[in-house]
Amino acid sequence: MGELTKIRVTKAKTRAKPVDKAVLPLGQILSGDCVTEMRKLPDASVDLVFADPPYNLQLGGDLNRPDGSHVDAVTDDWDQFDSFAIYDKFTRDWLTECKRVLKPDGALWVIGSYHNIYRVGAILQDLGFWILNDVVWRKTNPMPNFRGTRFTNAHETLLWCSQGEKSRYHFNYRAMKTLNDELQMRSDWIFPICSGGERLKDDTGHKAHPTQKPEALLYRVLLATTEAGDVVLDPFFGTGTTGAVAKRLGRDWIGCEREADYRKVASARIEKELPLDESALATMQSRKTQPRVAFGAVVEAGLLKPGTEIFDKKRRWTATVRADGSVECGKETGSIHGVGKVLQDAPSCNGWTFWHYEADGPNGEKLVQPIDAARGLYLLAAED
Amino acid sequence: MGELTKIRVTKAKTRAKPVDKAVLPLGQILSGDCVTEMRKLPDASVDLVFADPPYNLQLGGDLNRPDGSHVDAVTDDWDQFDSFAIYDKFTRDWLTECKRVLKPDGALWVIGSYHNIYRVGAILQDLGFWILNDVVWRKTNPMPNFRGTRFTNAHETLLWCSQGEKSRYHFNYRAMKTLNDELQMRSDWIFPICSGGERLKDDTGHKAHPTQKPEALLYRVLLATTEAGDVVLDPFFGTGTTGAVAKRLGRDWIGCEREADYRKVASARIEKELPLDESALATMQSRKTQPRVAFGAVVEAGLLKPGTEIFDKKRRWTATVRADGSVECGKETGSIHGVGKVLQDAPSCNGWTFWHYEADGPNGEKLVQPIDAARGLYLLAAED
DNA sequence: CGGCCTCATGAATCCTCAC
DNA sequence: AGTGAGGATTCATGAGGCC
Repeated sequence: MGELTKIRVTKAKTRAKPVDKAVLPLGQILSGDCVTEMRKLPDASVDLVFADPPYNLQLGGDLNRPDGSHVDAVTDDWDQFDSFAIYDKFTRDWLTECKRVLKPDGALWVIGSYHNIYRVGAILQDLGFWILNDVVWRKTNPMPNFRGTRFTNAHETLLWCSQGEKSRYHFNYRAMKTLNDELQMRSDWIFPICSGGERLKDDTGHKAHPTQKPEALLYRVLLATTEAGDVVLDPFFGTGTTGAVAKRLGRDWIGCEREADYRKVASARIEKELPLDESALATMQSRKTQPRVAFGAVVEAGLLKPGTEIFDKKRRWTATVRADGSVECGKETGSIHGVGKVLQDAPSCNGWTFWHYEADGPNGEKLVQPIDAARGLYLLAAED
Repeated sequence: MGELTKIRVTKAKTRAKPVDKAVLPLGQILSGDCVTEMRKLPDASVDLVFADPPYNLQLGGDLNRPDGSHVDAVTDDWDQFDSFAIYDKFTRDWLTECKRVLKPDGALWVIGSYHNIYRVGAILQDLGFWILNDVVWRKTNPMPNFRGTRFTNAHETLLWCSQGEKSRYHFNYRAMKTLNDELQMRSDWIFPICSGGERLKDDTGHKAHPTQKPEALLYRVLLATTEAGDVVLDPFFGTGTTGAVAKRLGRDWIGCEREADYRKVASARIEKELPLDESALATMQSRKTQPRVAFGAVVEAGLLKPGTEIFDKKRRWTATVRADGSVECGKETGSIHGVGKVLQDAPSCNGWTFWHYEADGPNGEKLVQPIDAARGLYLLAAED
């Protein structure tokens, strides 16, 4: 190794950290209607919202018509148009509060079925949310259609949205790719429904919540779109799957839940949850989040000496490294990227992977490597 | 789980038969805007609408693959809308006409992506359509996300709707179950995108239409929700996949298409299409009532001897048939379906078509066939 | 003719930082 | 806020050529 001492690298993109996490009710289940409870939270204070809203108006409880009149779910005889209008207002209300409490670069997930997801999707677009993906949860073991009148309803839909078209949402691309055996994670996810030991029971042995979601689903959502230390809000907390997985993954969480029974089950559940330790939490990092290195610094450090010949993989072109980190290939001179781009007549070029050099192998043999390998050595040295 | 409103399930009786098919422009591509053209059709005259409207993609700048090649995007005029409001009005207009021309017991299919399907879904609910299922077309070979910024957009969504909550829509439950090897057909369908020989080209060898749908998709839609002799309307006919499959399956069809180029390609395509003859259709229908065959019975009958090696089409895996009709592949043992499913890590597997064997051809040569062929022989023998 | 390699391409809301 | 440069990023499939 060379005489690499302290090397300064430019800092990787750091995400805006919450300025007021201390004032947030972290790790608490707020008891009440989610709109009321969210109104108590400050603007732009939450990194992620995960919402599993009810689509059954009876579960919705105290709902008012757009004209303000109260709806009695049991006795009122409303038609489907009334019910859509009421559901839409309910949806607009909670989504509006979510938008306010989310940070500018925060994101929203909503899960639903065909009964409600088209209402929700259209309304969140109207509110300015920008859909990044719709994700399909394909159930390995859905409930069959007992009457044989339709297709087995074997999936639910999740919407992943940023605050707007231009917002800089967070996506752990590498972690997802690693999770999917080095193939890009697709928009269809396969999980079994929540059952067996994971399914929470009440004192009488009945399921504690009718629509408990599998932890694997939340695990993937949080791993894909949050970092450790982020604040995750779940306005329809239920039995606290979001909180349990957030705690395990070292994310902070806030829940809203109106039903005391659910709050009780959720609290006990999350209490038992143990956070993973730091090494287990480590995930594959994207190049994008690694510090940026100038090619000149690699030359300066002696890892690629001026005068070294570099060439593309097929040796169509050969260029010479110059002392200032520029390269020369015939009449073309400039950065490793710029010259590679011009030579190939391409819209862009990553010089780090385009250019190669001959390095010494472990047994003294010659080894052709992308110059990115030299950057790797540089970064390794910089860690000390 | 509940529904948005009370469900009333009515028993299907006999379907209203078309009274005025003769006055309809059957087998014609109406040249013009679909709303204008549909207005010329009588009320309640169509059994099924299949609609593939513009998706309102709202693409930004150019996109290149990592190798620098340019992605041919959908930038056609017909997909340009200035706002959600304009797209919504467009959607409301064509859906309104569809609702009028559909028979009371008719049904509507719409296909879309996350860009437009939430608008479409909410609007069709507002118009009184009743969603029966949302179906996910899971693409085996979607275009990747080249920049690593989102999940691979690997699916599109179809909505299947009746005229209203109480309408008596048509569903060929048995045919779907048979097609899915005696398991209820699920709401997620797996098909490759339309490519290869099926993809229509123009005179210059360029794709004739940017968004041609696979015939397999239409085949399943029409088989599931129409009968021979039904009238199928496609308001966004494009290159006529709906018409081609309808003709093949003995359904009548009407298309609307504004672009002369598309109409020309579609006409030529459908002209060449041959309807399945009556015996083929009858064979297909008789399959519905064919008894379920256990793989074990085929083995028992000596059509596939225990010890026979079976393998998938690409010979990635080889398994051995055992006496009880289970199969063994390395550590995995179980049914032809179960083992195939585990090996592929798929949600399900039709072992009859997944596994193959070497059979003796008519001239003594070796012939690779799906084991479904052995099932066919078994059934043939059972008829006697 | 088969095996292997290369190349083209598909409904896509596809970057980020410093100056 | 606009601009320019750095540099990160792809999977399945079919067609065609080469040996």
